[in-house]
Amino acid sequence: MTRAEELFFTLRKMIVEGDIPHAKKISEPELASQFQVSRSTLRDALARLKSMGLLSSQPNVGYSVISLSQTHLIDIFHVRESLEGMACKLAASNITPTQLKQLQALLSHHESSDGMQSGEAYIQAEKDRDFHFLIVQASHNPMLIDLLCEKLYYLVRMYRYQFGMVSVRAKQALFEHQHIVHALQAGDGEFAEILMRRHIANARANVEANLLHNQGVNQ
Amino acid sequence: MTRAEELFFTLRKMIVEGDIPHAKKISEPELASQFQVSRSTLRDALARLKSMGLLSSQPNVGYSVISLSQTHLIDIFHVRESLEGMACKLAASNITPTQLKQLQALLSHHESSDGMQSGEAYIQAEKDRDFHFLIVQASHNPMLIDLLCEKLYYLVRMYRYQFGMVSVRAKQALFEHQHIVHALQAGDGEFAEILMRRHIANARANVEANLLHNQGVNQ
DNA sequence: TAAAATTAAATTGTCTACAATTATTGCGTA
DNA sequence: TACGCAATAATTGTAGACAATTTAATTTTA
Repeated sequence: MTRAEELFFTLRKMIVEGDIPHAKKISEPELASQFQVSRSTLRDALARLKSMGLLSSQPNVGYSVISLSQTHLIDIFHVRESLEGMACKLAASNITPTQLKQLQALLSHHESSDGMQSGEAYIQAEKDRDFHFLIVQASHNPMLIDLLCEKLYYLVRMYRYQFGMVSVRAKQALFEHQHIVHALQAGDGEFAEILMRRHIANARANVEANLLHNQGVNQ
Repeated sequence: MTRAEELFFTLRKMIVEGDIPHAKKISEPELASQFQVSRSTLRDALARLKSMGLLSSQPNVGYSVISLSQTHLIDIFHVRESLEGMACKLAASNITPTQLKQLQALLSHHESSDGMQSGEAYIQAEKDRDFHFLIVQASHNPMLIDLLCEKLYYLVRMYRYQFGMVSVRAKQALFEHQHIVHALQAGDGEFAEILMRRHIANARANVEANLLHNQGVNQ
């Protein structure tokens, strides 16, 4: 693996977890010396971070970590709703028996008291243990997979870290996940898509309600 | 504008229009000298082209122009169907009076014999005169706009240049466009989305039929 | 002769230095 | 004091050089 790629992973994690403050201007000389790399390789990493929407930049001015906002978060939900809906539809046709088993195993675990108690672990699960992640993989559409698992995924995690949404919907979300898997098992793509879209729309509504409630607080 | 950005635009055009052959390995020294820039600025441009899916790359190996394939084209259609469907739904709520007038003006032009005769001009129209482009803009979702207008848009154009699809669906497409605009005028987002998705799904079906027909020819 | 190993050439990754642009500071003036 | 301008400092964009890796060519060996 190249230096630039390694740095890209490091910075991505830092930004997602808020170790680099949001909306903060990036100082290339400072970051480069901090990580003992040249500006060239730093800029390589920064360009990749920009392409996935974690940084913004202006010519001759430089990079900044994106600033979080309610409208941005809602925009992300809309994109996810459409893309994951399609992914779910395609997954109904393209999912492999192995992938279906993985999905069912994941559900079983979450159904257990063990899994349900740690609601946040459910929400914050790492990639290959993430319900949505598995379904997107099962679509077998590389472009969908790239958009959702390599780009939007990290934006979503970033907002979760920032706003700390330990969903009160954990139980409801589990039901919705179960229904989605049933539709996938039945090979009913149209229904699976509808269920996934409603699932994400519900999550959005939940967030919108919370944001509305705290509207004076979070800017 | 920076040198790298200018070069990015130039290379994008060349790749989209096939002036650089598909699947061709990029020689950085060669391209750099051809455009009288250093490898640094070339690599900047190449990184941007990769982030929009026109180039692929491997560490320590280099960049290549992507290779076109039927499955890739179909994948793109699926992504477009979901994203443009959502864009259309949002546009029904968010479109401005000015944008709606632009859209109607575009339709009127295409209805005229003048516009209909040049079916390819209709299909190959430049951005701000492109029906789909205008609707995506009207969604007022920056992420959707970026994905569709800055990334997928050029992939779509690339395939059109390569396969030269002068649609026999021109007249049918116009009807579908008219219905979509009617739904937008009525502010009916759900219906507008359905119409847009069907519109794109029809285009995909058309392409699939053609590809199937020529399956021995185009690989 | 064909395959494997070794050497040579070429290419990519990274660093450093310089040029161009932007941001900041200090000064002068209204 | 507040505003605008000029000079300075700092930052980004670009170029070129070297190091690390890959690819190609050559030789060796079975």
